[in-house]
Amino acid sequence: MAVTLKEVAERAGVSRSAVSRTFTDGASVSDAMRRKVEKAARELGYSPNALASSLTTGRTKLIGLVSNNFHNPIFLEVFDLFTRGLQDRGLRPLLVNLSDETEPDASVRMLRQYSVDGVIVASSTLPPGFARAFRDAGVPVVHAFGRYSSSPEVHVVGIDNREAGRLAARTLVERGYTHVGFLGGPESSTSTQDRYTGFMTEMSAHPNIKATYSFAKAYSFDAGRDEMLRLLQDAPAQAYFGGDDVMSIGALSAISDSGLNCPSDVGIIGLNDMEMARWNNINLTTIRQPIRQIVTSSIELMVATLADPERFPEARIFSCAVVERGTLRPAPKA
Amino acid sequence: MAVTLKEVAERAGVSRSAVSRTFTDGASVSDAMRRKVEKAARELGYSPNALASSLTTGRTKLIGLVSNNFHNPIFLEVFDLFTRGLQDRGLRPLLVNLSDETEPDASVRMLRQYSVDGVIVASSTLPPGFARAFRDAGVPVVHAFGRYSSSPEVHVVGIDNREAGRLAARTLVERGYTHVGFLGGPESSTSTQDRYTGFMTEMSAHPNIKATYSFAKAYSFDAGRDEMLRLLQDAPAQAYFGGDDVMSIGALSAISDSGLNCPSDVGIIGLNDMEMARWNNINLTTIRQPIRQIVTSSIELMVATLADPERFPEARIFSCAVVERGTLRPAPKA
DNA sequence: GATATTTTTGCAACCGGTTGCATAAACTAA
DNA sequence: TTAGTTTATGCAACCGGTTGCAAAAATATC
Repeated sequence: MAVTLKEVAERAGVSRSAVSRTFTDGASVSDAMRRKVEKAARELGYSPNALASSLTTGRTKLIGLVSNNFHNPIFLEVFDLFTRGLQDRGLRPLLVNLSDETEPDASVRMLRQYSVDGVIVASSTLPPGFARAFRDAGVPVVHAFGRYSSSPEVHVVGIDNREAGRLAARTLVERGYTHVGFLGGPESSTSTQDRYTGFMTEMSAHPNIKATYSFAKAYSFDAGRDEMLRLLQDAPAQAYFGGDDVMSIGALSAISDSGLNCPSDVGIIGLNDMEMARWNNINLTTIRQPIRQIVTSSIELMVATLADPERFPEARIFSCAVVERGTLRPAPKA
Repeated sequence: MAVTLKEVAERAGVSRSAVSRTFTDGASVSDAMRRKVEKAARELGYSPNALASSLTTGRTKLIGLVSNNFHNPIFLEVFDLFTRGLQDRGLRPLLVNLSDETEPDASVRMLRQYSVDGVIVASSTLPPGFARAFRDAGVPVVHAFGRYSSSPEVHVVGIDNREAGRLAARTLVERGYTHVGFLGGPESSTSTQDRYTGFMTEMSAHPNIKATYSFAKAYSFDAGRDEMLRLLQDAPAQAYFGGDDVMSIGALSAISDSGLNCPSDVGIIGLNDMEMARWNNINLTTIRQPIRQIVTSSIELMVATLADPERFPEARIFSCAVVERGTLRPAPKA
């Protein structure tokens, strides 16, 4: 069906190597030769088979993009940035949707079968062991939105979730709340654990302020809403740090459905600053996670590691900032 | 680095063909042989190179998943369903993010270089010519969310946008509005054009009801909001059919920012029924597009076409239904 | 103009698999 | 047991490219 190198060679009356060389840059070809070949190629509509060449070069330019976050709107932006960024560098994202049941091994095997040059794991809920499995298979890995560590086993790019938890706590304290709550995502996810730790660490410096906590089942609207409904039944805190934006919006929904007002009755601060947070029917005060930088940096790190596979694992941590909107009472005048 | 078939053959003390055969089902291998080979393969941690085999079999199991809708939250669900569905059938999605600048040719060439078995174009805004380019290149194509046609040139799966426009118009008429508006998406997109046609066709049966129209710049929150702000400055309609949900939410935002109430001052009906539409801080009345069926059906059609490339182009059209929520006044009692 | 040097080109082997064909091994039937 | 079938295996060519090496052609040097 498709035109092959051999046909081009015949048409141009040259060797197959010559054709191959005109299409690999850095190879030595005379101008005359190049013109001849390009002409024949054009006439035949030839374009080289990337997979065949990968056999000898050992590079497919395929990058596995693995995630299990196909329900959090923030990840649409993440996928957008990743696919664009990879494409711009001539890399092709092979998307893997990791449903919760899927065992890591299967994905690792599959991605190896397709000889991906590298793997980007984009998830804040997958355990670190998952990314490690790729490294053990000899595939360069970058874990975006992964857990921060001072001696990372694989490249990690993201935020310091403990720091984010602290920032949330500090913000609530500044607003003068005397009973605050940590309304976390799923307890099993590392991001939740770290945010919890940071939040509580900061609160322990304020023993006069009551701090309670609980966990929702998932980073989702419904889970946030359900958990908040439960909390509202019995002496709720004055303000909560929601697991992420989408959970916080669920919590907001619970608050207004319970006939309460946010922020005057219960305040909320989210995390992510996803697109919808600024929609004025939502208008969520939140902690901004610098998605764009995280993605860009992940790609850079991947490219660098492809060039030098021995590169030592590195953690790149970005800082977060509060985005003031309407779901937290303003700080009292000093 | 990776273990090859040859090494397994040597270890098992058999020919390379024997190893190949144990890993291709339908091939003739004795039980004894199979056991020997599997043992060796296990010990070596061998898994066959899918790309190398594609060279002779002509199948990569790679499916190009092409879209330019990386900003509409509904597409996260679409990607989720597509990736899951493809994976379940042993196919691998190679994601292509078509920024508006990208010319189709480049994508076609790239996907051919990677010898994709087929291409799924998932977009309501790409022109039909785009999908056609793949067909012309001899690659099976399914255009999901594409334009309906009674004699399609490529497989199309989606809704009848004219019918959806009619349904919207009929719904607004039933609610007793006497001045209705079509607040469309970008005028250049076929889905907008078709919804417009349907809407106006239906309205022409009600000459006593005033029907006006305008178009937003994109299927986005900001575009919907901007256009609605403009409309509100000068004798707006009583209710609008928004281009899609995300635009409608933007319009909602404009309405409340202008000190008006929805639905009592201005009503809105959207299209898609995306996740956020049911969030109670939004609570958008909308027309449900059966995403799940469209995706499932697209995949089925792709699989069928892979099995029989000569299969005649087919259009699969699903119907829509109104989902009643809070942004339209109720129908008057009969 | 002859020789030394550099650049271009083709040959042939290889990347990691698959597969048609011929032969060997294992059954069946008589 | 023997001939006739069927099934299993290996050989070798092939898929569509790349690349080390040596020969050929083009350039540079004297």
